[in-house]
Amino acid sequence: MVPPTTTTAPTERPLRADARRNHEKILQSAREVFAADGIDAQMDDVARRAGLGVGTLYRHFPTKEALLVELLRAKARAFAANTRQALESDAPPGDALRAVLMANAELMAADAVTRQVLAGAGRQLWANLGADRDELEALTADLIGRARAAGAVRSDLTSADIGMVMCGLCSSMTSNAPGFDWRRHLELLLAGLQAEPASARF
Amino acid sequence: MVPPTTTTAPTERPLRADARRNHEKILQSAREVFAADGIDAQMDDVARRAGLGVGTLYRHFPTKEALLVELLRAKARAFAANTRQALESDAPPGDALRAVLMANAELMAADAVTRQVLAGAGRQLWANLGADRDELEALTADLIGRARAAGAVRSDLTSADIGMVMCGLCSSMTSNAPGFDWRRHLELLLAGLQAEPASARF
Amino acid sequence: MVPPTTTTAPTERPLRADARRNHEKILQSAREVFAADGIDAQMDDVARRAGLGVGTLYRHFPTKEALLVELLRAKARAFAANTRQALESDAPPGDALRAVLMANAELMAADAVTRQVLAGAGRQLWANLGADRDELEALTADLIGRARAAGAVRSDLTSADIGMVMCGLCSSMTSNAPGFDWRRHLELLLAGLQAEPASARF
Amino acid sequence: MVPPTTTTAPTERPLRADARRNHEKILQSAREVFAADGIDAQMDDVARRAGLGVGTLYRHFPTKEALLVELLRAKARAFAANTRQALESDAPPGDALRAVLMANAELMAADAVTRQVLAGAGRQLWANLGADRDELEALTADLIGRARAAGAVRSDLTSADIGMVMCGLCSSMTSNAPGFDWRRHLELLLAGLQAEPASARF
DNA sequence: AATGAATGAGGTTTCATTCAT
DNA sequence: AATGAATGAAACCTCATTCAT
Repeated sequence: MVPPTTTTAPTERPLRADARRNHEKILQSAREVFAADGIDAQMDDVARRAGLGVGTLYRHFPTKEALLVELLRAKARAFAANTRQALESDAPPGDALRAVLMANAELMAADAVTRQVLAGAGRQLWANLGADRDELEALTADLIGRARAAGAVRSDLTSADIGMVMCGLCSSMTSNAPGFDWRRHLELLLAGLQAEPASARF
Repeated sequence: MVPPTTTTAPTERPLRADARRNHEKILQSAREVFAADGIDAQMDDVARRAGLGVGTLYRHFPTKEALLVELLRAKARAFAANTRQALESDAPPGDALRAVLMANAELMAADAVTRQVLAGAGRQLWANLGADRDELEALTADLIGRARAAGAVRSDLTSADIGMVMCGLCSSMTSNAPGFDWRRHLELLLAGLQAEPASARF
Repeated sequence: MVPPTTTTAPTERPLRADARRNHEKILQSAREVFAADGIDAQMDDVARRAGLGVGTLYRHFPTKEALLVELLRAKARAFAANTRQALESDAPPGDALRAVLMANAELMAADAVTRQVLAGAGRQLWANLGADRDELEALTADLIGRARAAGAVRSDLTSADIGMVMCGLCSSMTSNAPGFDWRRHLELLLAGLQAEPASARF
Repeated sequence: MVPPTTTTAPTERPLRADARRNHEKILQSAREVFAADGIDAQMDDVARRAGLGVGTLYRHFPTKEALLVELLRAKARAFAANTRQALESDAPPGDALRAVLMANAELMAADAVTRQVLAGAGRQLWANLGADRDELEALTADLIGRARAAGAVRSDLTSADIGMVMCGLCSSMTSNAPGFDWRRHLELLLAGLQAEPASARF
């Protein structure tokens, strides 16, 4: 039942050239279709857009869930890449954190599946990401630590806090309710991260 | 066209005693089943748990959507009741606002459907609540206005802002990710609402 | 299975006054509802229009079919009444026949159930009418006989022929196809009934 | 937009051999099941008789209506083929018309769905046949024109007239009432088409 | 006797997954 | 290895009829 780690394990026998090409076509198609239609997109649509038969799709990914996990894994790596870049920059930690959150928010906004999963539907998918998720969290914790040390954020802030508020941001992205604007939402969140809890004398 | 404020308007012919009992059984069953299985729960399951035939369900609610709307409407009214109570209290507006958000968060935490809907899935359901939703928003706007006047929250805060962040809160409630805790999430949000934007010098 | 002959048997215990009133209300309502919606009209609609509960309706007619049979029986009697009237008139038999067919066609045109049943859907209902149907046929045969004797119609014409072509007329009444006009259809039929078969040298 | 004259246009990618076989099996099964149970026959029954899953049915025909339309389209093409053949024959137009109507009547008699649809139930299905229906009508109009020119039919006869009386014929085919015989019915109709209206001095 | 709430089998359609070609 | 046709378990909803009130 455990999907093969084809994509991540470089030690596995390499796929034939055409198989690798199909693998890429499937991922590209899946990104587009799932980004547009969300988690309920159909496997047939993914296959059609890839110009392949469903059977081929299932040869590369044993279940729809496996394909979704792969997409989410890529997203987690992208989040991590942004974070790593911030860690390597010379910007003040507070600015770096802010930049990371805005960049990652843009990634979320562009992908319906990520939004749905982070907003709660299919949460176990995200939990199953394993190493990629762990690395994202470690990098985030690192960045938070520096920001805390620099006094740029409240001193009790954790990486789980960041996860929570960023997940919450998804709902504003998905909704088209009047007055809803995720950039505004993010601005409010950032304000909350910064404020010292002591001053939170509501 | 405007739906009655209570499910069975006192002016309408009251349901027979057994029918009213069944109506309650259905709502109770629906709350439980939808809370467990989410918005994709099946009507047959709702009926079975209520100990009734599906036909009875459909006599009381013409479609699945109508049943969901009724559940959401009840929730919107409960939110509004909390808000109204806060407006009528003598507490300082900032404290009142904080109390309302905490109370409403508790209501959200108790109901999976509300969370799913507010988090984005089936957003149009919430939009279709009509008068009940409008009243909630009006009351919220009123409360925000007082809190702003009292200087308890940032001066540019709107009721849509409140809607956004509260919707975002749902994702923490649905998730069981390690470190996720919606009360903590709410605390961070409250801090953000309070801070003056000018000071948001991240 | 055979419906009680309540309506037709004058020897049965007479219904209480209010029951008889309800019986009439049901028939009136059924006439209207079935005439409009056809054989698929719903029992609930009949009851509602009668201002009664479905239960009451089922007390008077054990099944939907029994109610339909009653309506059709009335229609058969109306057809028969027109025919009897023609037989008693002084008009030439050919004119009388023509007048009967036109009058009965008007009755058919006004009632969707009759049209549907005669056009084929639920044919066994018409077959179950028993005595009323037999009488209509006998009267028709009588009229045909006179018309044949008068040389007004082809000499081999039978009452079954009349039944067939009149049933066929229903399809033009139900259809709204362009160019379809049941009065035109009837005109063509009448021409066919009149022509001597010998001359049918197409 | 114009549907191909044959079900699988030669320009479209041909179906796989097994798919084509199944397509035929479905159509054959549908013909039989609908012929037996009429328009209310169930898709499950069609699938079962074809020895296939329902899903396969729906792969070949997206809705029940689409399947019915296909059956009717085939029938309309068969009607048209008979008419075209008559137009190309050397027979006198009157005889040709008579032959066409008899041949088409035989086709109608063999198919319950066609009869039900033409008799009025589901008339909009026939209207939706599009080009195939239009062609049938054009061919019929052509034939009528020749028959009129030859003086074989009444001078005001139209193709809509033919449609009306042929549709009416269906009711005799569906009925098993004593004395009902659609060949006799057709004979009466033909007599009516021939007679000059002036002589219709009933 | 009247009411109308309750019943539940049954109808069409969808879509992740399998498997013959 | 690739294809895409086939599968069939659900899912929502209807309506003639029954039966508790």
